[in-house]
Amino acid sequence: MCQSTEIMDKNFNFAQAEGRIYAQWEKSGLFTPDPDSPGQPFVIVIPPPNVTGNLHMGHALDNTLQDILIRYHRMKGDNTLWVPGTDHAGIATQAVVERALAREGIKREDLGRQKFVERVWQWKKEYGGNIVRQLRRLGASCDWSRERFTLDEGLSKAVREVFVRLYEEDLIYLGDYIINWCPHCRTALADIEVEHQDQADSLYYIRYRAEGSRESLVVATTRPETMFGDTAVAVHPADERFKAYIGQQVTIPLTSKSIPVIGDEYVDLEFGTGALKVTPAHDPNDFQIGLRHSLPQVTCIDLEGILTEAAGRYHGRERFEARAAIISDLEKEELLVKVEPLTHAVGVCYRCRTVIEPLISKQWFVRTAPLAKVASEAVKEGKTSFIPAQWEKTYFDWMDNIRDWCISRQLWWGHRIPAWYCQSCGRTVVARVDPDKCPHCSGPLEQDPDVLDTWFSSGLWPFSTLGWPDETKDLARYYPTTVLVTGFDIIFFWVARMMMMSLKMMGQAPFRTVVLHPLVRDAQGQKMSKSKGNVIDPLGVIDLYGADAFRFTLASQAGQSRDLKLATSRVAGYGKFVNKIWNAARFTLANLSDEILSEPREPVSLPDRWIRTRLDETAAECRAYLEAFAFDRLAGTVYHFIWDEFCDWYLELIKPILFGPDPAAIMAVRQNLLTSLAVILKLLHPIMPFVTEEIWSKIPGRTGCLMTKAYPGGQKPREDSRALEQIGFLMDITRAVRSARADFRVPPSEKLTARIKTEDPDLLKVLAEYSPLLVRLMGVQEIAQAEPEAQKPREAAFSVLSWGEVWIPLAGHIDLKVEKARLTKEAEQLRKDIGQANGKLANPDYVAKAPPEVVEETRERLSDLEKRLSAVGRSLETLASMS
RNA sequence: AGGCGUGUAGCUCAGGGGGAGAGCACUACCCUGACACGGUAGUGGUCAAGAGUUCAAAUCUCUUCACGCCUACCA
Repeated sequence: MCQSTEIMDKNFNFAQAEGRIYAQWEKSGLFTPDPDSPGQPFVIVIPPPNVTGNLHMGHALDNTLQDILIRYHRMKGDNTLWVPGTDHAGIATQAVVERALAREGIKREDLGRQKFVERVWQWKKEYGGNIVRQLRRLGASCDWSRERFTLDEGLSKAVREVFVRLYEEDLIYLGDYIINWCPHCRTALADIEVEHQDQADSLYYIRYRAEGSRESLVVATTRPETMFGDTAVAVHPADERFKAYIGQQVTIPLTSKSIPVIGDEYVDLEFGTGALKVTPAHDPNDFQIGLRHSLPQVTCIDLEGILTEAAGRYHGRERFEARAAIISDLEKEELLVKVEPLTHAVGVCYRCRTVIEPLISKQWFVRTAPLAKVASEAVKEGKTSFIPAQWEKTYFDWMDNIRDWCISRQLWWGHRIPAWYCQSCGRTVVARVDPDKCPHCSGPLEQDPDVLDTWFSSGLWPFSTLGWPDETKDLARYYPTTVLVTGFDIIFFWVARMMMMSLKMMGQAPFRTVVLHPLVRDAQGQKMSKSKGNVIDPLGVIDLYGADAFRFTLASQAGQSRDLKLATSRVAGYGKFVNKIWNAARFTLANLSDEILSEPREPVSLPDRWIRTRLDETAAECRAYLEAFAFDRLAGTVYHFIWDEFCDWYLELIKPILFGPDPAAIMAVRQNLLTSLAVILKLLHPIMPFVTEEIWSKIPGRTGCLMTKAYPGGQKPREDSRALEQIGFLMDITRAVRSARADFRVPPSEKLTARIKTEDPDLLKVLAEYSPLLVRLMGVQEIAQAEPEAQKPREAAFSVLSWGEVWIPLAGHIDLKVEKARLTKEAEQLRKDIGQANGKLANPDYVAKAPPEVVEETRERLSDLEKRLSAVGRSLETLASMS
C-alpha cells in the first residue's frame, strides 16, 4: 500500500462536509448560467414554496428530482438554469402575521392597511428566508442570483400588465355572483379553494303553509337558517304531487313572508320531499334557479356568518347557533315534520376548514373558457406533454369543464387590484399606472380594496421570473422552460393556470414536459400537511442520515405510483450505501501510487475489461433513465452496479493483482481502478452530490468541481461480450465453492480444492490464467481442470452449470444426511421445472403458436435442467452406495 | 354520484403475457489487508377473490371485495 487509508476517515462525515461543500459550490458561481454561453438551454422554474413555509417532504421530493435533472443537464453541457423563488401566499401569510399580532393583542384593523402590510413585509424579511435556506441543505443547485418573490417589483409589474391586458380584452370582468365566502378568513375563495368534507348532519323537513288554503308543502333542508333568504319553493314541473301548487303562494315559517311556488327541472323528485326551498343568495344552485325565474336575492347571513335583519328576531345570531334556535322554534310551532340523519359533503375553507358560506358579492373574475381552450389544445397537440401521461386526462377534464375564476380576495397582503371607481361618475378605471383622477369626469377615484388570488401571480411564474414584460436577455434565451416538476395535486391550482396565462401572454406553452411525481404521505397514507400535524421533518432526516441518503431514497421511490410512503428504514439503508461508496473510494485512493496516470488507458486484465464494459453499459442506462425521468430506475441501476458488481466483484477480483508481484499489472489495475471510480462518481453525482464531490476533492491530480464534469455515457459503449462471459464463468465457480462451504459447514480455516470440468477451451484458458486469483478469492487450496475422463470423487459437493461442472472433494466433511436432503430437494425442484417445460413442449399449440425463440429457449432450458437432474441423480446413487 | 389509482415476501415497494424481484427485517457462518453501516450462504410469496381471453396470465378483460385520491350543485 503506497498511501495509508488515513487520507480518508472510515466513514463519510456528512454533517461536517455538506455545509462546506455547498458553500464552495455557491461561491464558485457554478449554479449561475450565462445566457451568452453556448449550449442548449435546459430550464426549470421551481414551484415557489410559500414564504411562510418550512421545508416539508413534498418540497424535498420535488426539489430533489429537479436537482437531479439540473445537475445531469449541467454535466451534459447544457446551458442550465434553475430559477428559485418563493410565493407570497396571500391567505397563509396574512394569517401567520395576524396570529403573531394577536399574541400582542393587536388586530390588523387596529393597525390599518398600510401599517399591517409593512408588518407583513417585516415578517417576510425576517422569516421568509427559512425555506430558501433549507433548500440549500438538500443540495439544491438553484441559481440564487435569479431568486424571485411573487410580490417583488418585477413580478408585480408583470401581474399588473396581465391584469390590464386581460381586462382590455374583456377576459377579466367585475360581476355580482355567488361566491364561496370564508367567514373566518373573511374573503372570497375560488371554487378549487373549497374542500369538500363528508359530515354527518340532519335533514330537516319543514312545513311551508299555503296561503288561502289549509294545505301545505313540506320541504327538506339541511340549512334551516337560510329560510329567511328564501324567495321561492321549487317543485319539478312534471311532479304530479305538486303540479297544482305551482303559481300559488306559501308562507316562510316563523315569518309572515309570502313566496311563490315555482316549477324548475333542477328539482330532484326522489330527494327529500321533492320540494325545494330556493335561497338564491346562499346557495349556488338556488342562485341559478333564481336567475332563471328572476327571483329576488335576499341576503340573510352576513360576511361574518351572522344572521341579518332579514332574519327578523334571529337577527344578530351566529348561523349555526341560529339553526338550533330555529329548529326548536319550528318544533314549538309544529312546523317541523321530521328530522333525518344525512351525511353529505360540506364545503370548507382549504386554509382554516371553516364551513363556507355561499354569498352574493361583487368580485373580479377571469373569463376562462377561451384561455382554457388554447391551453387544452397545446397539450392535445403535444406541445406540452405530461409524465405519467395519464394526468393529461385529468387536465383535459378540468379544462373542458372549467368555470370562471374568481380572482379577488378580501385580504391586505397581495397584489392590489389595479381598478379604481369614480366617486362622481361611477365608472371603473383599470390602469397600468395609478391614476389620480377619473379620466372621464376628473372626479375623485377610490381604488378597489381587494387583492388578487395568489395563484394569479404564480400563474405567470414561468415568464415573469425571466423578466417579462421587459424583453430581457433571459426571457429570450430561457423561455419556454424545459421541464416542470411538481406534484399532481396542483395540476388545477397551478399547472393549468400557468398553461393558460403563458399561452395567452407569450403565445408559447411554458414547458415542454410536465413531470408529475407522487405525493409523500404519512404511514396512514394521508397527505402530509401542516394543518393535519402529521409532518415528518425532512431536516431531521437529513440530520440523521445525510442529504445524500435522503435524496437517494426519494429518487428510488419516485416511480409511477401516486403515493410515496416514506420509510426511514430505507433512508438508513441508503445511508449504508453512502458508506459503501465512501469505502470503495477509500480503498481506491489508498492503493494509488505516487505516479498519477492522468490519461485513461485501455484496460488489459479481464476484470478491468469486464468492469469497463459494465460501466459503459450502466452509463448508457443511466442516461436513458434520466432522459425518461425514470428516477427510480436510475437509482436502482447505480445502486446495484456499484454494490453488487463494482464492490462485490471487481474490487475483490483485482485484489490479487493489486497485491501481487507484477508491477506492470499493478499499475494497469490502479489506473483502471481510478478511472472506474471517477466514472462512478459522475454517474452518481446528480443523486448524491455531496459524497461524490467530497470524494472527488480527495483524488490527487483532479481539477475543478465534479459537478461540472461531463456526464458519462456520451460515447459509444465498449462491447466485450467475451469479458462478460468469462467473468460469469469465474463467478459461477466462486459461488459453487462458497455454497458448498456453507452447506457442509466447512470452517474457513480448512482449505478446499476444486475441480472444474468443462469442454470449452476458451474457459479452460481463462481458468489457467485466473486460478491463482480464484484461489485467493475463495480461500481454496487449489483450483484446476478436472481430467476429461475423471469421475467425480465419491465424497464431494458439486454444481452443474451451463458450461460444465464444479467438484469440491469433501472427504470427512460430508454429512450424508445433510447432503442427501439437499440433493433430494434440488432434484425435486428440477423435476418440477422439467415437468413444466416438458408440458409446454408436449403441447402442439404451444410449439405452433408461441414465438420460435420462446420455444427454443424452453428447449434449451429443458436440456439444461435434464443435465443437472442427471448429475444430481448420479450423485444421489453414489450416496446410496456409500451408506 | 362519476373519474382515477392501489392491493406482490413480516414492513416499504419495483416488475407488468413465457423461469416470482429489491431494500429493510429474519437464520447460519465469518472482524479475510475499503467498509461489521461489512462479507458469504440462506429462509420467506396459491402476486386480494372469482370468472374470461390466450398455447401461456402476477401481468390483458370483466365482476366482486378492501383501501386511497380527485372531481361534483342532490337540497
